Amino acid sequence: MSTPKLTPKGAATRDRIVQTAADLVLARGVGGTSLDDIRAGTATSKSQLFHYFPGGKGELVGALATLQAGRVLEAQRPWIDALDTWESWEGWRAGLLAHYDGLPHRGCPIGSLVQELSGTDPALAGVATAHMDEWLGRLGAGVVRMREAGHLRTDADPEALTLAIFAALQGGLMLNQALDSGAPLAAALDGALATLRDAAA
Amino acid sequence: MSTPKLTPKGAATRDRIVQTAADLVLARGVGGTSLDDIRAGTATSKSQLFHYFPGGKGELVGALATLQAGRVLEAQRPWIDALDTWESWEGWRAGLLAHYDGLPHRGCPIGSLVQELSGTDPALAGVATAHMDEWLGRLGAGVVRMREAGHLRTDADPEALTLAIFAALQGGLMLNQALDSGAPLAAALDGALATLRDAAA
DNA sequence: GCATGAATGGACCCGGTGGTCCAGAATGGA
DNA sequence: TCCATTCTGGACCACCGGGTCCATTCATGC
Repeated sequence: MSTPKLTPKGAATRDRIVQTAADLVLARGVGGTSLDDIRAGTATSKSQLFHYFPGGKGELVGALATLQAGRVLEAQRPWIDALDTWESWEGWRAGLLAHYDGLPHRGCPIGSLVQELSGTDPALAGVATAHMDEWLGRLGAGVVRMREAGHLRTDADPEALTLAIFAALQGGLMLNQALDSGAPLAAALDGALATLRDAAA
Repeated sequence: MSTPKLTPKGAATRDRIVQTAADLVLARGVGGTSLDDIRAGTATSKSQLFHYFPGGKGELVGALATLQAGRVLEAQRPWIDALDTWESWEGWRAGLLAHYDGLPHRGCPIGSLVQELSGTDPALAGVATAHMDEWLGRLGAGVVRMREAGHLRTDADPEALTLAIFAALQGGLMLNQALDSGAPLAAALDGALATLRDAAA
């Protein structure tokens, strides 16, 4: 819609730009990644960047956020869509650990985006936050399902549990990055599941 | 040592710079805060900034990180030095909630610093990380004390528990900021304590 | 009071950054 | 084939950021 027409070649170039930009931003942050870095990393020219993203850096970051959100959600499939048994929560945990363990950069792509942008670019932050809300919503739905299935006490507070689980996840990823280790996320997710079990029926 | 002499007036100016810079950076991040912003916010001139911080922005950020680390640790006293009973953990939780509830900006001053700097300025990130390690160490010591006091099972893993608790704390603060609410931190800390209780003797 | 050194003001410089522009090459449909 | 459209290259610009410099003012101890 924004870009009028897009030949296969053009689409490929655009994808290449978004993917490379996503990696660069994940590693160095939005502020730490210049358009020139992206241009160099994708073997493109300045004009192409603005050809495919007329809105400039902001639009590119938005696109990259969506890409990352899709990736991170995909990494949690199929468990993220279930989360209605203790086994699926365990699977979710394992999938997440496996996913991030294989990645060169620890840290959450969208969590760090939200954090960085919330202070400097509220509009863009909104885009990233929307993805986070989506994610949070899926977890919340899972917790509700757990309660409805009778696995949790009826007086358990699904919202609070969801926030606690997601906070542990995000904090674990942040510490993973800060301490350059995979242990924090593992410990954090164990803790999150312990919290959930604490509300078991 | 770095600054040769410092009259009371000079010291006051320096303090003013650090404190204002700390607030600005907390709100907008290091990259989002220019020296000119700080200059304007402190009614000083560019030359003063470099007079008191010859190392430039980096040195100033380092100083501000230390200030924030001190503040955040202070907010957890006296509980942070105990953490050897369930009551002191509850007190710690309450103190933390009260502290952040009264602050204009949600989010962790040093957590966000570590996150932002780790991608762009490893040297500075090290300074911030050191403060985080200090903090983590205090919590870890508390967990060990809990186990030694017989409140935790002997087979409980103090390191993992500490990481889980700290991750929940950091994640809770991050979500506090992202969702502009105090609920995430509260839920996250409840979860963290549930995790700890899960390892109770 | 007066000399010494700290404290301050502000002009200036330079590099990097996001963004613009236009010309030319590639592409694809009629 | 031919023409419209898209894709690409890269020079160029204006601005802003960190950092430098020097000249003044202020404070203080003798």
